[in-house]
Amino acid sequence: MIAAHGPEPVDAAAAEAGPPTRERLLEAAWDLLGEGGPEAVTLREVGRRAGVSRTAPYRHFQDKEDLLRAVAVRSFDLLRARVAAAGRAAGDTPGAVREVCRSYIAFALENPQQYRLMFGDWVLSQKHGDGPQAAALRTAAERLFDTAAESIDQGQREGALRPGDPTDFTLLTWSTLHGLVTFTLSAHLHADSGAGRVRGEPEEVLSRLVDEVVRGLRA
Amino acid sequence: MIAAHGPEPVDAAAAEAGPPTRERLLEAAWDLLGEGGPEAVTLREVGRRAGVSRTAPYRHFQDKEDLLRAVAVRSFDLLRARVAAAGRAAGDTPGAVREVCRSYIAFALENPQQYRLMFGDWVLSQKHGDGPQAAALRTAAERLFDTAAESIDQGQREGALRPGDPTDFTLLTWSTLHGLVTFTLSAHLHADSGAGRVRGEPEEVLSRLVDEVVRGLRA
DNA sequence: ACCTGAACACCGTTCAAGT
DNA sequence: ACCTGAACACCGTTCAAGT
Repeated sequence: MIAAHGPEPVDAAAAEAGPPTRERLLEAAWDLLGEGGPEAVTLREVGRRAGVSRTAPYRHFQDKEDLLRAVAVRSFDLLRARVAAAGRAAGDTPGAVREVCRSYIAFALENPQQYRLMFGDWVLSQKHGDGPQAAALRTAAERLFDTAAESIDQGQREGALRPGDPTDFTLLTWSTLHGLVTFTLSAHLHADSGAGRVRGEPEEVLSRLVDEVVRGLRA
Repeated sequence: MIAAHGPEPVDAAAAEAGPPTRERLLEAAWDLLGEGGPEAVTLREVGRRAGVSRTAPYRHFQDKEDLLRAVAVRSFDLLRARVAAAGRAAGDTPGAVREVCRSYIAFALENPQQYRLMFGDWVLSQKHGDGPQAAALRTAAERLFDTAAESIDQGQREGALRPGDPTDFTLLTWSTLHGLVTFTLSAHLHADSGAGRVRGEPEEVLSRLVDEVVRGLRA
């Protein structure tokens, strides 16, 4: 694989050496998070997997929080790409918003640990003075919101969705999806009492409730 | 203060000694969580505040996770009491559901750390074999759901809310509230772009969107 | 039954030193 | 500019021992 973009030198030696250390650290952190949750992400193990010492990460990230924020930035970007692709694929279909919602839920269920990380205290938490990734994280989250709002906006222009403040609609819809995902991930939906009494398998429940959400937005 | 209920002996000496160790540990953990988030809850500091050693908590809770689960159980119970009180106060008013929703949001904004704890990985996470508090936690969460569902159910019986599966309505409404609270707590609503472009102050936004949610449930 | 102090394993972080 | 190994402070947990 040849790195055509990025700040690293593009000579043959660098290309053969694979991705730069920073990228390898990021991938190691991503993998560890997915495998064992946040507590599995130790700088020692991140360094080991990246083939460097346990203090090497400090050359590329301010601290552990900053590294995790970088993982969150990547998560927001990937989710946004997925949602945008679903929107493009659905085009101006009447069910475009529905497909966008389903792609959002699919990402969350496929990457539960990353999804949780995205909505932790990270955006605000500035324990040691923010860190370089804090701004990037805010931007990534905003771009996701804007992508979702664009989908709502398009539906309104086409007359498929009822009129109303598109940012309000986006925030409400996003909130509902986030709640549904959260309750699914925390297994509230799997219990056989309380919220678990909701009829159907989790996938079926999510599908039905997404339809209900979309119905509320229809013209 | 005289402890009239509970398993502890009710002799004068016990009453003068104040709450038992287990309760003091629980209160210390609650306070530390509220003051500095989950990472401020160390067993050493919990023990110190409760006036015992740092290993004493292991006499009352299986491990740190189990202690935090007990805090989550208390949080669920308090939130449920608050929501139930709001429902009783509103009675069969047409705006009863609205008041219930507002009380839910108020609790979350007043106890952000506890609220976050309630919806972490705790319900499912059975890293060291569940722990005694896991079952209590599930029960507490289910009772909160049932209380909310009862409010929806009552509204439907009175004809104030439109017909439909009450558990579906409850799950949808709860999901939306949870999402709104999460985005508010993580400061997405305070930014001046992305979701921050939603017009109005956070309190105003929440109030307007709750009205929108309730409107969708009306008959 | 409840508690203690010492000890162990593990982790984030700093720093002087190397190339 | 990037990396290393040793060292430090801190934490969860275990355990033998005390009352």
